[in-house]
Amino acid sequence: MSPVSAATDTPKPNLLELLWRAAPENARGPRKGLTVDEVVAAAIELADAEGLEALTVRRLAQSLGKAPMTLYTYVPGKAELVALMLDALFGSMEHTATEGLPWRERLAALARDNYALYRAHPWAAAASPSRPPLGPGQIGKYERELRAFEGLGLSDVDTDDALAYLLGFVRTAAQDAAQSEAERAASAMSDGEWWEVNGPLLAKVLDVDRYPTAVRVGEAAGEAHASAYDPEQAFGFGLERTLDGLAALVEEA
Amino acid sequence: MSPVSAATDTPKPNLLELLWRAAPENARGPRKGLTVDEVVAAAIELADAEGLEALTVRRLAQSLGKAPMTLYTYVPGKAELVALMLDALFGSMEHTATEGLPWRERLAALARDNYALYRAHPWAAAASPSRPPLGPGQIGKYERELRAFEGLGLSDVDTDDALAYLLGFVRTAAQDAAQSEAERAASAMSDGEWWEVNGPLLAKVLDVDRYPTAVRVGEAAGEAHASAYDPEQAFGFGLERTLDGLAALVEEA
DNA sequence: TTCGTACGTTGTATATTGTACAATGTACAT
DNA sequence: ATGTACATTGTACAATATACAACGTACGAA
Repeated sequence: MSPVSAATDTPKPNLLELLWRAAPENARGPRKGLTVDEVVAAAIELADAEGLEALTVRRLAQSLGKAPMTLYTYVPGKAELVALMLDALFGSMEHTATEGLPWRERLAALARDNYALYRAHPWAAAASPSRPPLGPGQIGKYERELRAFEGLGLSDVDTDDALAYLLGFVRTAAQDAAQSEAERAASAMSDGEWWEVNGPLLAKVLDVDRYPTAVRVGEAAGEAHASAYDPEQAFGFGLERTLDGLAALVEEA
Repeated sequence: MSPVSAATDTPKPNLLELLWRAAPENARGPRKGLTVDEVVAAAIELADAEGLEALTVRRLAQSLGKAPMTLYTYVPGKAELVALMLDALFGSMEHTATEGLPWRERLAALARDNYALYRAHPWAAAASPSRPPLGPGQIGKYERELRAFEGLGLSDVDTDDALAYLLGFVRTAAQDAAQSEAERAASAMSDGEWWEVNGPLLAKVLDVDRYPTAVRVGEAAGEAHASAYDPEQAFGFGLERTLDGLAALVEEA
């Protein structure tokens, strides 16, 4: 318990208040040396450059020229910081103009814009939940993206479901792509070395009699993609399927 | 460097060797008190009961009646342990018999089996990469699931892409469901309390003039699902779209 | 103009994590 | 019988988020 004062406690800033920058300014005390936006921008820069696991409170404070604990004046904790980063990203996202285009091209552009965002900021794909917190960036994005579904004859509920479905596909594809890149980078082994080490065991264990389909299909896929996994190809394939699936819904309406 | 011996080093067990239990048995020295399978089983039990973040080397060792460092005799590190857990799960997975059913029902059952697996073991959805390591469990699953696509006229490459696409959807849906549950549990706030705290700000900030579509659709979706997000409904919706999308591919062939 | 107090800043400290390392004892190959 | 490979474990370390209290600053009220 604090020594004397207990009446005038500073209320902890709520995540929603933070997202909307609705916290009341403090008149008393020393001036703040930073702003929430500066902290968030530095955090995004750090995560972009070195990944989400390099975004530590210490590193971030250092890049801002402050002591680690200082950041807790601006943000209640790391989870809230990541939420702010996401909302800032959504708010400044590039998006293709699609007015007047057929619906399928509108949705394809929407998907590609989101995919590009996640590919440019891989940490965002990992950190983004299916329903991000309702900040201004997220809501602006939601509003804009919903409008791409206008005129399709879908109910509001179906529209919401369809958008979430499309965005979920994009997020997963981007996550998979980022992860496959990260694995490749972390393995510190060329494909040749990998086969030299693991090839003999794999050859013994991948019995064609036991796993006839798996071996045949796996080999065909590996040759076609010139590697075990081609994320961009997977995105393209999935996007077509996803749009076909939504087309069936649209035709019903 | 070790004091005297340097000639006979124990080679670190490779992940593939571990997955296929292909490590050579050690003749010398004391008997092992555990097996890799026991360690993996205990780890799965712990993760099932308390989540992936509760699965620490210390807790796992304690549940096995050993000192923490002992586990490193069985597994080179935590990452490999999780890979083993996943492969074990895939190897013991329940699956619906679907021979003779129409292809759409075969794939729907495949999706539901996977969804059930991830819902029963939420840590697996979080830990599972798009292309899990080639252990016996994973390969058996791959072989079986590929066969559900037989007779559709798809090329091997398309079959592989289609299966990955379907499984990716299921994994995402399960992740979202688990996360939405976790948030609800962690918030320690009833929906009523949440609205009491955040309602006033949200009402002010969700301007109908600025976000007309978002507000309308968001409200419709919220009312329809009787909550902000209904994971099971989202899975059902997405599964229909996904199967429709694959149907378009099948019809081409 | 003075002064009390709210608040920004920061050094220190704690609990928790994965795991490296070296000591100890065991059991088989020779 | 004995040397050595190996299982087990106690101790140690680096890194994490963040709680807490000390310190100084600058404004509102007197």
